[in-house]
Amino acid sequence: MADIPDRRARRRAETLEEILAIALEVMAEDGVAGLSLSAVARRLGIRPPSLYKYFPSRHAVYDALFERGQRAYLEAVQRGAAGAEPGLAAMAASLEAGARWVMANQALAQLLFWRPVPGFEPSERAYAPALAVHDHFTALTSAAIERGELHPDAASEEGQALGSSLIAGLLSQQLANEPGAAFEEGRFTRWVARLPGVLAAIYPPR
Amino acid sequence: MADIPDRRARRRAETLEEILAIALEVMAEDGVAGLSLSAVARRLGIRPPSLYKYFPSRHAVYDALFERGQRAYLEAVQRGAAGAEPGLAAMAASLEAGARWVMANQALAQLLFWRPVPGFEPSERAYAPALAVHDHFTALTSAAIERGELHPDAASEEGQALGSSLIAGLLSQQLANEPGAAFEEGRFTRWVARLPGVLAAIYPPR
DNA sequence: GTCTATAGGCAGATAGAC
DNA sequence: GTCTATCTGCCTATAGAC
Repeated sequence: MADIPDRRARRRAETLEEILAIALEVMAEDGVAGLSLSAVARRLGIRPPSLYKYFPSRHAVYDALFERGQRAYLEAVQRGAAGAEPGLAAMAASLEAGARWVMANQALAQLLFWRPVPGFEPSERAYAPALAVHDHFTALTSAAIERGELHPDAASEEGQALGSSLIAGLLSQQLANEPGAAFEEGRFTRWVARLPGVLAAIYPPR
Repeated sequence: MADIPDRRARRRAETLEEILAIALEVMAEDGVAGLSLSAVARRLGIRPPSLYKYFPSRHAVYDALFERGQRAYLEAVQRGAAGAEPGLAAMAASLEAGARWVMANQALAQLLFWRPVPGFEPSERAYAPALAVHDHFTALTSAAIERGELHPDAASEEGQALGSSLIAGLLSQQLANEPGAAFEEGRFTRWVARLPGVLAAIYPPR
C-alpha cells in the first residue's frame, strides 16, 4: 500500500499543473492583472473554494507561475548558448532563444519582466532563477571581451544596463505592436539576431 | 445674463479636469487597469452615479486621458527640439524631453505606450497626436541624414524600429526597476542623452 | 447636478458538512 | 477534496426624486 500516497501525490501534482495552465489562459485573455481564481475554477469544472486546497491565495498562484516562468526562461537562454562558442556567437544564440521564449509565453513574460500586478512581489525562492540569468549573460559578456570581440567597458554596469534595455525594448515594442507576428517576420524581433553586432558597434574592441 | 452659461461651462470644465487628475492618482496607486470610477468619486467627495454626468463610462475616462496624454507628450517632444539645430542635436534634446515627460507621468505613459487595459482601444481622435509624434521624429532623422550625421539607412523602416526600441527599452527598464530615481541618476535614463551617439555608431555616415 | 435606491454582477476567502 | 452556504466587499451602470 506504499504506492497509494504516491498516486495521490501524482494526481495532486497534475491538478496543480492544470490550474497553472488554465491561469495562463485566463491571463492571456483578460490581462495578467485580470487573473481571477473564480474564472480558473469555472474552466477547471470545480467550485472556487476547492481551489484553496491547492493554493492558499491568488498571490500564491502568481508566485508559482513566477517561479516556473523564471526557471523555464533560464533554461531557454542556457540551452540557446549551449551549442555555440562562448562569446558573441553564444550571446546571439542565447538572446534569440530567450526572445523566442518570450514571444511564445507572452502573458508569463509580462508577469516576469514588467510586473503588471500591483501589490505582487515574488518570493525570494521564486526570484532566484532571475539571478542565474543575470550571471549567465555576465559570463557571456566577459567571454566576448576576453576573445577581443567587445571593449572591456561592455561589462560595466552601464554596459549591462544598455544591453538589457536593447533586448527589452525590442521585445516590448514587438509585444505592444505586433504580438501575433512570427519571430522571423516581426519588425522588432528581426533585430534580435543583430544585437551582438549592435553591441560591438557601441563597444568596439581595442 | 449671457455669462451665466459661460460660468457653468467653466465650472463643468474644472470638474472634468479634476476627475481626470484624480483618475491619474488612482491609476498610479492601483495600476492603470485598476482604475475604478467609484474610487474617483470617493476622492472627489461625490457619489459614483454623479460621475456619469461627466463621463458616460469608464472607457470614456480612459479615452479622455489617452487624448490629453498624447497631446502633452507631443508638445513635450516638440518643445524639446525647438531650441536646438535640426539634426542629431535636436533629436537628442527631443528624446530627452520626451523621456523626462514619461518619467514624470508614469501612469499616463503606461496607458499611452504599453496598452495595459484589456479591451480598451483609443478612439481615432484620441490617437491622432501619436501620428504627429511619429512624423516629428521622422523629420529629425531626415535632417540628421541631410547634415551627414547619420547613414541614410537610419530612415528605413528597420532603422525607425530600432530607434523606437532603444528609447522604449531604456524607459521600460527604468520604470520597472527604478521608477523613483531622478532622471540624471537613473541607471537607464542616464543613457538617453547618449542615444544619438549610439544611433550614429550603428548607422555611421558615409 | 446632486442624491438615494437598486439592479446585477463580480471577486477573494472561510466554515463546516460529506 | 469536493461541495454548499455564506461573509464581505467591490464594481459599473441606470432610474428617478429633488
